[in-house]
Amino acid sequence: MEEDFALRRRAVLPIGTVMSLTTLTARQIRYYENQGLVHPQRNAGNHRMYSLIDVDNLIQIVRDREAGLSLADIKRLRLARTKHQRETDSDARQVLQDELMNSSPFRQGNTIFGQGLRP
DNA sequence: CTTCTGACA
DNA sequence: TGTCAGCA
Repeated sequence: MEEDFALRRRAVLPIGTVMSLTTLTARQIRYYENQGLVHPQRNAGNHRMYSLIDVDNLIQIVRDREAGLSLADIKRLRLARTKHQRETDSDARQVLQDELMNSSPFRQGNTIFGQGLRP
């Protein structure tokens, strides 16, 4: 149910499809890649292949731009978001670590995280 | 036919 | 950003 992440990672969409899915032009999509905002893979023919996650990121960029943010601002958000995720992951590992160290076999469970695309 | 890179009236 | 060239 959540392992679709593996599927969402698969780069199977050519730029043409991404164009219609994001309303962006090929020019803009390639430009954003140069700016490090998306990382499409390349197929045997050197053609860019995008994943659903790439499309989500691009759509988010479109929204941020419509919100008046510059690409520089969006880059900063991308970095801040990544840093926050790392901190969150670290905390998660720490918590798991602690619970494993002094494990009390029968205790209240922990909560799972749901979906979430932060601003 | 679609996409790629590089360049610029 | 658009657009055109010349390839793949």
